[in-house]
Amino acid sequence: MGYFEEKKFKMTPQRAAILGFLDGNKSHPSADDIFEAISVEYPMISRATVYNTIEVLKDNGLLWELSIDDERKRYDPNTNMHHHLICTKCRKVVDIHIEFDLQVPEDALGGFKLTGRHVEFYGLCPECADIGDKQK
Amino acid sequence: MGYFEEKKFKMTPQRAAILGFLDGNKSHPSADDIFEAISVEYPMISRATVYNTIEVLKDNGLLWELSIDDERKRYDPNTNMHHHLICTKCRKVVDIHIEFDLQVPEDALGGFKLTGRHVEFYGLCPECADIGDKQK
DNA sequence: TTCTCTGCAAATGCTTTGCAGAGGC
DNA sequence: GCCTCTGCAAAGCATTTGCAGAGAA
Repeated sequence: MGYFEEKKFKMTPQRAAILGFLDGNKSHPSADDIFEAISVEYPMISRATVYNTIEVLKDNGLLWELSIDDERKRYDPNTNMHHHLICTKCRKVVDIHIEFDLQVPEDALGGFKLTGRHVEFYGLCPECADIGDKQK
Repeated sequence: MGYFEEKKFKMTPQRAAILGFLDGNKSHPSADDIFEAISVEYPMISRATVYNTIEVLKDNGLLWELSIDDERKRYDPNTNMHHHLICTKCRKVVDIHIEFDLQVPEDALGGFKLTGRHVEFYGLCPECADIGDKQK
């Protein structure tokens, strides 16, 4: 992400560490996952800084906030159009890069102006499905 | 909902009020919306009872918990397959009863066993779009 | 030097939990 | 009468905020 070089945001070691952790990350981490990961290198980092950086990235379209976990917000540094496959047991999230044809007739929109779309597939990941099988 | 007559759950005035409020409700209320609505008739009801009842309904498939609002969980008593149109400004949620063809090739599933799907459309409702226009 | 960013700690808001008494069945 | 449900109050988490000092530009 060469974003911070172009715009007027201060690059700090903490932010660099967060960007490094997020770059190419496909684990859809929560704020606390990010905090824990960065804490390994920067034990003094605070959650406020993590939330602060997330906010800046979100505002500039570099990070998506996902509402796919009931318990906490999850973040996705992949901001290209894609969808998600979610394990309902362990909450693992996998990207699905497929374009679906989702036409909605005008009269079903009730006057809404569409700006985006997102498909969530629910299921059991291989690991969780295995555990379920063994318990039978 | 004739559910409680068939199963072994105690029907209480509070639960009856909650069921009555939810029956046919298309507003996708939060737990607190339900609490506020019931409070009009039953000022003494507690949030714990609302959450408790929501839990029972969820466990028995009579209520869907929606993760479509960053700030709070929302609930939907319509458990027939449908999708949602969400206003990103005021968080209004409208049902979309359209069946989409969402085929996912086996190799994109990574071994997941699919159990469900849900399409979220984001946009601006007529009211919020109007406000946006006027501010220009 | 300037002004944003950081870390700490407290506050906030939603949701959960413990518990004793109330009340369906 | 039994046992679940209710209301209250406190606890639990994720997230936000206030503020003084640190540090990037």
